[in-house]
Amino acid sequence: MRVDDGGLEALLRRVERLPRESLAGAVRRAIDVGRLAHLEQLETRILRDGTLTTVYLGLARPGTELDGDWRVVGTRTPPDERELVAAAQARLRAKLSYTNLGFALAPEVFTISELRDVYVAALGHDVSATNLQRVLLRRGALERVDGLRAPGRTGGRPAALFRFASQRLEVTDEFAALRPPR
Amino acid sequence: MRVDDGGLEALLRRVERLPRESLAGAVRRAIDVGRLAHLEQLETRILRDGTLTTVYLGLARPGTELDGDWRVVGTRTPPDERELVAAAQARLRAKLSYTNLGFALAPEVFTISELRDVYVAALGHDVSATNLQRVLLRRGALERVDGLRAPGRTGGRPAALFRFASQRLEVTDEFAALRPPR
DNA sequence: GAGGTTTTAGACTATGGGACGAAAACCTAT
DNA sequence: ATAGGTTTTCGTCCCATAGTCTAAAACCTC
Repeated sequence: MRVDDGGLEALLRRVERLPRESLAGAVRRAIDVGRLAHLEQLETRILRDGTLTTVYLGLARPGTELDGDWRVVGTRTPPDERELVAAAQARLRAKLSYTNLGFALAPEVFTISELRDVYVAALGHDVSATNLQRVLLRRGALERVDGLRAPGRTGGRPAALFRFASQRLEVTDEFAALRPPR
Repeated sequence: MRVDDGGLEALLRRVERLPRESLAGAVRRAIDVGRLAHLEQLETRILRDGTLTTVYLGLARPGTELDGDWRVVGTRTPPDERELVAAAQARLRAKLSYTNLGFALAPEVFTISELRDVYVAALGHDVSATNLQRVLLRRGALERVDGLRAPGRTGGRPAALFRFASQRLEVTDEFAALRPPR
């Protein structure tokens, strides 16, 4: 999945596993994994056509070039595949709030407003830019980058630039209740 | 897994899937699923012996009778299987803090102290009984049951009885940051 | 009845995060 | 250049969740 044109776009691709090949190996063989900012395994089930299928979720940054074997998920996608995509979306949305997973959907360097747009597209609802900044900064997920982004045609204060401190999935432990007493 | 003798005990079992059988169907055929209070799918991978394996995590209440085909995980368990068990434990511990998953490890009716013991065994660290009660009550996960438990040999105030309001997995949505603004 | 034990309830505090508004820094138009 | 509009940024206030602590309640045994 990736954020594109202000929305969350889902792309599907089927990979056959060769004999004696690992699951991750099959994915790496068929897909240029280096272009994906994040990859994780989801559910395994038997689709309606009888194939034993393990679903992976990959996230790509905006503007990433992907080769042409991907099918964009739309109204013509079969129901069982759309079900899987919906589950993947739900998982992505949940993780966005308690992990740094935004790094995989955002450009490498961005302003808070641009990051906000990414979260709005992925979450499907409005997000406060100031809260987003404070939450992610407090967690140490974001860090400043030197320089400012010049304002656009309509004017406005130049925006500071940020990037994610880590490019790997990290879970915020602060949302966990029932911590051990001191 | 289940809580037993103040510790978290892990039991393993292997199930072969028959041709044209669903994954969940294979599990139901081989295991008396009704005795498990919770069952969820975990990771799929290829074990060292080359078998494509989908791991399920089942939780049983204390005192549940299980038939004899289970292998207790211990020091003689192969490393790749122990790895899976460790991942399952980590997942269980994380979910205990933001879901009502305790229902699957605790007896149907219990005192707060007994519930505390279950959480201590599962989480591996101390838990404050008063916090546990307040957190789960506020979430609506617990509800009172009529009656009191008589104190034991050493005396003490009789304890109120509780049960989980739901016997199905429910996720607390309050831990989610970046909620939509009103 | 005194002393010990367990449970329960309440007050206090710390922290994460939502809501809001003002100031800063830029643009365009007059 | 000066006024007005825009976007970004910062700070303050407030609320909800949850950790800490203490005292009271209700039982036991001696």
